[in-house]
Amino acid sequence: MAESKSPRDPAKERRIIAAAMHIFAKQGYQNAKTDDIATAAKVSKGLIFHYYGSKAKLYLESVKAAYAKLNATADFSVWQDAADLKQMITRALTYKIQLQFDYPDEFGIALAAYSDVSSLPSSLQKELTQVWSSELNNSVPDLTGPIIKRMQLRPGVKPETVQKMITAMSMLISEEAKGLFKDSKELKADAMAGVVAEANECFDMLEHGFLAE
Amino acid sequence: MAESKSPRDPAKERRIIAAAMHIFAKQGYQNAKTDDIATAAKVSKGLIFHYYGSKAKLYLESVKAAYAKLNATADFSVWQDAADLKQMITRALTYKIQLQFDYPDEFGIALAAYSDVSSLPSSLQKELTQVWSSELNNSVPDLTGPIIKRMQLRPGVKPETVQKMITAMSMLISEEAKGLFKDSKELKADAMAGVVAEANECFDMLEHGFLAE
Amino acid sequence: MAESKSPRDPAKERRIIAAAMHIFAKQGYQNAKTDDIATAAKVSKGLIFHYYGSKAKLYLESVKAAYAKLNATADFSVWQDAADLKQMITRALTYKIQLQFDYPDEFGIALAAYSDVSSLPSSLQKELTQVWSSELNNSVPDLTGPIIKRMQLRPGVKPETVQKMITAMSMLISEEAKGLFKDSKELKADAMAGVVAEANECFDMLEHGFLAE
Amino acid sequence: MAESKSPRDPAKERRIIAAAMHIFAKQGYQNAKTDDIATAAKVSKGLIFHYYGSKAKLYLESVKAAYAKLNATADFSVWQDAADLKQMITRALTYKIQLQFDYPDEFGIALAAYSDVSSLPSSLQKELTQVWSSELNNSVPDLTGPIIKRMQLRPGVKPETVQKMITAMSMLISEEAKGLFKDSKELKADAMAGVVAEANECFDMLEHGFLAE
DNA sequence: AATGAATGAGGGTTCATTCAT
DNA sequence: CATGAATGAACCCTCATTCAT
Repeated sequence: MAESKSPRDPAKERRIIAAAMHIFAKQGYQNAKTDDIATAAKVSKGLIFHYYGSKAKLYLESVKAAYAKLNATADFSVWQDAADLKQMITRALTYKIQLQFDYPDEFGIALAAYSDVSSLPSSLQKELTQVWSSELNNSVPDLTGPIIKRMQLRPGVKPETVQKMITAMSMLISEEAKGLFKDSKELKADAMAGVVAEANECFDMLEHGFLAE
Repeated sequence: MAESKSPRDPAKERRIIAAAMHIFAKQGYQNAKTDDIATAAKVSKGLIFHYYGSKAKLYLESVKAAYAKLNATADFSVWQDAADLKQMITRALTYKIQLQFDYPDEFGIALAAYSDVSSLPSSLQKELTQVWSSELNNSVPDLTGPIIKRMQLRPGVKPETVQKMITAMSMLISEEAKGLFKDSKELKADAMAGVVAEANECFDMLEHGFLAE
Repeated sequence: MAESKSPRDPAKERRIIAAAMHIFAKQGYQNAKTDDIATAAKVSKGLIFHYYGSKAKLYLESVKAAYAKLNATADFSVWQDAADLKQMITRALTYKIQLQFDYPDEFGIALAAYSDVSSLPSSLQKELTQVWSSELNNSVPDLTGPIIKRMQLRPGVKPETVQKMITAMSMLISEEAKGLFKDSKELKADAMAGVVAEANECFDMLEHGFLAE
Repeated sequence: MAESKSPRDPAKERRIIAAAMHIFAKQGYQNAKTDDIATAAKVSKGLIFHYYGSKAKLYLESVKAAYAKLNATADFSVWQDAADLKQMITRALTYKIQLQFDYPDEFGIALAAYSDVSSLPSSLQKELTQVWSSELNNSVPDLTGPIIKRMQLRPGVKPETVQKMITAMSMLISEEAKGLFKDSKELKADAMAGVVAEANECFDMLEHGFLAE
């Protein structure tokens, strides 16, 4: 998988990818200038092309690297052995938000890649799609499935529906949480607490419904 | 607010906006070429700049026009007087999906505008954000609020939380529905039925929870 | 054959091709800069790409134009009705040298195209070859053939051989003549006379051989 | 004249020049990449610049080396003592074609250098011209001159004219012969025989003329 | 001496924008 | 008002050359 054509300087590689992720995430593919990336990476423009061949390939590598970083960092065991669903989701959310705060560029480019597809050169679109499908299949374990199986579901409720709703809810909360650290340089505990409280509320509703009786 | 500098040909204006919406929606801001828009609108490239001043402003106008069109078309009364929440949501979803099918460009650019922000020239970003905030505040009436107020909520459940969950659920279903008419030229009744059934399932879960007891 | 995509300004077209022929002829394909051509043609660089799409296509058009100009200018009748071979060749040479003096760029790029093939982008090579084959077949009439047929050839001498030798001789003389007007701004009559005298000598040898007896 | 700055590895020098000749001959000056030459020579790119200073100078050295090789290899005595002109020319042609087959790169770059002049950096052009003039004056002995002197020329025929025509004829034949071994890996005897026969025909015509009587 | 990673000036090409008509 | 030919700044990419090791 590694193209060991030429011994690359790992430090520079890292700087390039970091700079690329940052700039691609902030400006989008087209607005990002290779010049800026090179400058930000403290590397000559030529080197980027030596290493990655083209802007498009650099983008692809950046996305891959972002996914790889997130996957490598994510320690699913943290919440995998949660006692119940509520606890698991609380932990997962906390963890994810922390991750999103610690690795804003990785999250940024991963998201951008997902929403930018249509504005990308068509050559990129194909390959990017492949990246996703392999990522989704290989790396994210099914966390909720096992737990849901252990639960007593109300008759007529399909486990898949439950799972889908939980996923949707998680996304919703995450999206809301994003606004919390747009500007702040540190993740405040009380802000987090609010998010978690909200998540619990939502989750509670999912479990017991919002109707009285 | 009205720039009545020069009498514009309304037919051409309409063609330009229609073409712009279509192309911006399909290709994204950067990939859309003014040449293509002019050709599609059967108008000279120069006229576009006479009317809108710049590509960025044309984009903004297109987004605004899309929102305006959707808002003008949406007949909220259709479901506003629904008997219960379930019925209302069913109607709303059906209606929305129909709308999304009838006005793909308007929906397309509205969505694109939302996800493309970062890839837009920074001058656009500010103005686009303003468009959204004014749209959201002014045009979409609070449909669920009144109905929710009439319902017996389980103690401890906040109406806002319910509303939020319903919104999230709607988005989730809509997103899934999108795939249905990617290729098809007509909206099939049975496909719609499937979506509605799913919506009901989700909604049922929201009402009564997924846990037995 | 004409790509009437857009109404082009013929004057600019002419200037561009003239500048291109001049610069391509003098500097070769790779050393020629589109910037220089644009400047020489008093035209923006963008226009060249509007008109010709790429440097490679501009080169191709320049070569074609050179051939077209030469063919259109060449009045083969001038020597076609010569009394004998000697007279015809004298006239032809005079004419060709005059042409080469009057249209140095056309000759230059036509020759350059022939010898530069290997240093051209391979995409160009194919198309250039096609230009030649169509040029050679269509435009240059067989001038010597008819005259040779009227002559009494020595037994054992094939007409093709005679023709080939005449062609070779013509090229030899032309090549020598080239040096005559490298620097001079006008074609001197006495220089021409020398060339013609030499041609006659060579031709006389071809007719009668150089051996005594 | 000798740049004995640093002791060079003769084997590497040889490989570099061989690779350079090959690649320059096949691709032309501009299309030849120093990277390719270094790779082909199994030498680092840096070494090429250590040894030759620049691509241009390497080209010059390659051309010089090609001429030197050809001159060193050519054994003029083989045909110098031919009985008559016809025999000499037959031998010379055979020999030349054999040489051209055995040293395709040397011939290739020598020819390329001649036709590429205009596409070379102007700094090269001057020096390259000097190489030629010195080559032509020093190395190729006057082979035909002595023999022509021994012959009985027809009154009014100048020896120089004869010599010029013979040279032209030789070039013509050589040019034709080139096509013979474009693809073949070995020089076929019968192909050679055809070329020689043709040469004899031409030569016969030069001696006795093509006119009857 | 020899390497090859790194550089960066330079060139072809694109496309929003202008302006003469 | 409307046109679309013309512009030229900006960008991606190439590759000869350098230099630290």
